[in-house]
Parts: sequence; C-alpha cells; structure tokens
Amino acid sequence: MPIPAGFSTPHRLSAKQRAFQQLQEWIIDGTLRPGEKLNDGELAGALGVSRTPVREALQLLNVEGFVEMNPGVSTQVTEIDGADIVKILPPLAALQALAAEIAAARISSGQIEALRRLNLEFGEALDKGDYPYALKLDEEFHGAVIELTDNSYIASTVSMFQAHVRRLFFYNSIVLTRDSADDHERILNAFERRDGAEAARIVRSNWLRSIDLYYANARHTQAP
Amino acid sequence: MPIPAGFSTPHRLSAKQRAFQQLQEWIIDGTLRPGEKLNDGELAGALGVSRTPVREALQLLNVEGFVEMNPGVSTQVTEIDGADIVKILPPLAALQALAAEIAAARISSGQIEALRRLNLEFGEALDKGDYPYALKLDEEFHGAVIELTDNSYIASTVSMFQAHVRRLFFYNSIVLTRDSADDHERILNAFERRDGAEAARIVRSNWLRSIDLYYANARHTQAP
DNA sequence: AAACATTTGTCCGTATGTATA
DNA sequence: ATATACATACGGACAAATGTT
Repeated sequence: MPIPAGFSTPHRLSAKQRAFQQLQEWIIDGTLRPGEKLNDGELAGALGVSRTPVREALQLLNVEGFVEMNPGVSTQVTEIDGADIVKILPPLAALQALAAEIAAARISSGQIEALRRLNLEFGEALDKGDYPYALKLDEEFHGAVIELTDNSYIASTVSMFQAHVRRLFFYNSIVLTRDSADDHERILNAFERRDGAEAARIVRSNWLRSIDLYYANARHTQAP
Repeated sequence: MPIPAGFSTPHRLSAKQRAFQQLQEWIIDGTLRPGEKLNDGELAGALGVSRTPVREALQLLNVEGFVEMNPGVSTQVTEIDGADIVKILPPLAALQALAAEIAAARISSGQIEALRRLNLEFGEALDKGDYPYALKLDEEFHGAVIELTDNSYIASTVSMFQAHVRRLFFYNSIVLTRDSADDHERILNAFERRDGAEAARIVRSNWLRSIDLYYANARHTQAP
C-alpha cells in the first residue's frame, strides 16, 4: 500500500502540542483577548487535559511573545500595540529579502512555474475578497522561498515573526492588496534572470508596503 | 545602606531558570557534547531539583535549537555542523545591519563616546589575546546598538542567534581579529555622520568576515 | 511475536511566594 | 504589620509509548 510522501508523521499529537496550537490560534484570532488572565487549571479543564501540558504550552507561547508570565503572580495574553507592525515588519522584510537572494541562485524553472500557479490563485483570492485565504496563500508563497534556502535559522525565525504578523494584521484589520500579487510576479521574473539582488529589493518593499497600509488604515480608524 | 541601581530584580532565580542557564552554558562550552543523550531524571539529580523544571528548561532549549526532542524516544544535545556558521551569520548580519541603520538616526554623541571607550577596551583585549573577554565586549558593543533600536523582535532574535554563534565559534576555534575593532571605529564614524546606510554596510561585512575566518581555519584543521 | 525495560508524557497534590484586606 | 487568599512553581507517582530481547 503506497503511503503518500511527506506525510510521514501523522503522530497523534501530544496533549502539549494540542494545547499549544489551540491556545496560539485563540490568541491570534482574538478569542483570548489581549491582557486576558490565563488560569492554567481553567484552561486545562477547557482543553480536557491536565495542567502540565497547558503550562508547558504557555511557556512556549511565552518565549514566542504571545504570553506574558510574571513568576508567582500572573500569566496573561500579551497586550497588543497595533504600532508593533511597524517594528516587526522591517526585520521580517530583511530576512525574507535575504532568503530571496539565496533562493534566486538555486530555484529551478519548475519551481518557478509552481509558484506562478500559486500566485495566480493568490490573485484570484484577492479579487474575490477572500482575504484569510489570500493571506494563507501569501504565506505559502514566501514559505516556499524560505524552504529553498535550506536554512533552519531563517526558517524558524520567519515562522515566528509570521505568527505575530497574522495577529497584528487581524488586530489592525489590514488586508493585502493586488499590488502584492504584482510584486510576486516581479520576484519570479527576477528569479528567472537569477537576479538575487533585485529579487531581494522587491521582497523587501513587498513586506514594507504593509506599513503604509497600516498608516493609511490607522488614519481612518483612530479617533482624532 | 545604598543599593546599587540597576540591580532591581535579584530575585532568587527559579529552579527552571537555573536549570536553563546551566544547561545552556554546558551545551555551548561543550561540557554536554553534541549528540549526548539528556536524561531528565539524571539531570534533575545533578542539579538538585525535580524533573519538572528540568523538562521545562529542556523544552525552552529545544525551541532555541540547542536540544533535539523526539517525542517518546529521546532528548539529546543537537549535533553541531561546523558549517552552520555559514548559515547563521547571514541572517544575523542582516538583522544587525538593520539595527545599525535604525540606531544611526537616534544615537547621541555621548553614547557614541561610550561605545568608543568600549571599543578601545575591545582592541586591547584582542591585542592581549584574551579572546573570551574580547568576544564578550564585542557582544556588548553590538548589544548596545540593538538596545537603541528599542525593538524587542530584533533584540530577542539576535540574542538567540548570538548564543548559537558563541557555540559555533567555540566549536570551530574561531577568534576575532583586529579588523573587528577597526570596523567598529568605522561604524562609529558613520554614526557621527548619521549615515545609516553606510553603518549598515560595515556592520554586515563585519559579521560576514567571520565566514572567511571559518574557511581559512577549516583548511588547516580538516584532514585531507 | 510477545513480554520486558527504559524513557518520556501526564496527572494532581503540595509548598512557596506574592498581593490584598 | 499581620494575616489571608490566591496563583504559580515544584515534586513525586503513575501511565503510555517506544525499542529491544
């Protein structure tokens, strides 16, 4: 019986992993509000596990910056400063740009074509206004570039940053625009010319664009 | 009785923190060898605490990439690939360069002078051949620049990367050269001119220099 | 193939420490 | 200032899963 490749570890995930994923999702989508107190016993009951895996998950979320822990005092969801999007995008852009520069030297024409198809779907999602799906496809696009670098230091950091960006986008009601799809096409063109420096430039501005989106948005949503 | 300022939280650190710091130090300096199996019960005994704080520390070290955990099977010190220095320095250089660019716009002349004094001491340490101390001062120099960015996303990532770099330097017997002190002086000059782009360029090449040191070193230490 | 030995994962009780009355 | 209430930190025992004999 043929087993689908890349599906090697469907390991029934541990209680800790379940707790981690669920809690992270709740924090990102706002089910657990910023500043909300997190009582491990309570959460354990809600998740149907004991306090230990919950506490372990909370500690991981703590190092990732989603949970604030005051030893012996309290554990709570970190507050959100909407302006943090301005702080996190520059380092994320720098790493994504570096990844693009590295990927440009190794990407195959077949892989470029696959990304092109992905980007088509991304554009359609944007046109249809399906922003959550579009965001997912955008992450897939950049994730593929990260994969090509074969560099776990870049990959793990970017993945962590992305989670925060998702939360901040959600909080700030930022949605991607069609410009993003155009950027992606220009990135692919640079890849075909093996022009790593140019690819890096476009990737950087692609990410920094969201800073402008934030400011444009903030002007309308903020009280004067 | 006067209490030294900046010593606000001498909180007797928790068992978990002690375990974390001790284990990380042991891994970085090679006391715990790459690939070595980590039995939590055994470590708990050695550290005089129970398994819980040890397990928690191991999980933090896991997300930081110093410990590999195979659920239900084993936990061990991550293997070292000396060539990883080639993988980690580019993203670290990118972030440090970004930090320098941001810092250039805000640093005061007083702070520049303080860094200049620090760099003098750094140069002396290099001349005396006190490489561990020199490395510490080098980290302090760049750490001060990071502080100026007031950006926790950059700070926490860089700090994590630095720990790995320490381990890789140790493993590869890489030591900094006098060129580094010269770089620092040029960085400070760029700061004085408020030339962020130039400061970023120098910082990047300052870090990437160690890649060359690695290759120069590897040629001699490797068996043919 | 089945039972064993070892290690990890989980549970929950207790103690310690902090903030409040 | 003392005491009280609460949440967190830690401990030790049990259960589950894995690799081995």
